[in-house]
Amino acid sequence: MIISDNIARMIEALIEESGGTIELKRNVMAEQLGCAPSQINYVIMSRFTPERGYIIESKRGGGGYIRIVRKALPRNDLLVRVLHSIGDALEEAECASLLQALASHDAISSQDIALLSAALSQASLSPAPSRTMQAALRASILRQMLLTLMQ
Amino acid sequence: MIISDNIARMIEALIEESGGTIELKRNVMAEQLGCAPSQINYVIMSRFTPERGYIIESKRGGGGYIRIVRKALPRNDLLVRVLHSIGDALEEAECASLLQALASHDAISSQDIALLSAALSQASLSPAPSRTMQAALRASILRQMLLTLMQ
DNA sequence: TTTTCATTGACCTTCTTTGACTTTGACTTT
DNA sequence: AAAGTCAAAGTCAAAGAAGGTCAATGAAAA
Repeated sequence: MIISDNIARMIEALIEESGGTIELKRNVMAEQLGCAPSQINYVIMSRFTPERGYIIESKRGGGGYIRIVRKALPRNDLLVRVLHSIGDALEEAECASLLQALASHDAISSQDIALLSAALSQASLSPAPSRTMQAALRASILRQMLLTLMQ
Repeated sequence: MIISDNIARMIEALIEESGGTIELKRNVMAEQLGCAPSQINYVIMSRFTPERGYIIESKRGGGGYIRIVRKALPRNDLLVRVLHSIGDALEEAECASLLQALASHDAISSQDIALLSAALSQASLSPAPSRTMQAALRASILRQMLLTLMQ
């Protein structure tokens, strides 16, 4: 019922104690807490998201692990606002004007703007068949890239 | 207790100490580390790849050896080569190792690497339904971004 | 009551480890 | 020389060890 909260609290405690980075063994932790291993994934996915300042890496196979890194997010108002204004889809025109806004406020270096435009360009997204899917990808990719720039 | 990581660390240390080139006896090393000889091959294949800047030569038979050379490649060379090696599709694993190569040769700044990985990540591409289409997008996006970086 | 959150388990993918079998090279014997 | 011997290293497939995904179900909240 509140297993997830317990897991989350445990992870938070570990991160706190370790000063920002932990590496956990999924199966071991699930065993300790008496829950399904996949629930660890659920908790991480729902609570330790990049939006909240966490970076997740993992490795499968023998000696596998899940690494959680807490990063202090510097507050960048414009970036945050733009991030929130991105929905599930982004048409090319709207995308262009967002980038324009970021550029003109010097929120992002011009080289980074160039990289963003390249990634979001028609040329890049052409493998996606429909306009709809391209718009969805544009939103998704821009979100991830902006999150990265906030770190 | 990941033997492979130990082997890798040992090899790295030897390379470091020797200044770039080592010659090891596979069976001897396996004996020292208490592992199967073929595991040395596995470690070399999975971690000391040409993409990460290593060259492997070996000789069988009496007096055989495995030679590992760390080579620093000029950066533009590398960029061009990576560009060429991108086909119509790029799986996540291969993509990661390309980025790894670019990073480890300082061909691209670490922030740019972060942007690239963000754009090419699973999270970014998840709106594309099939693995196949994701791979196509990865190839296409990476190509555009690298072209931008070369300007 | 509809919608969202939590939980689980079956199945998937990736990484590691091992060993049986193969290939190669140097040296010895015919 | 040619053939034989032995000491390496190479290959590959199978088994083991993790973590990831997803859809179904149950519980709580709106």
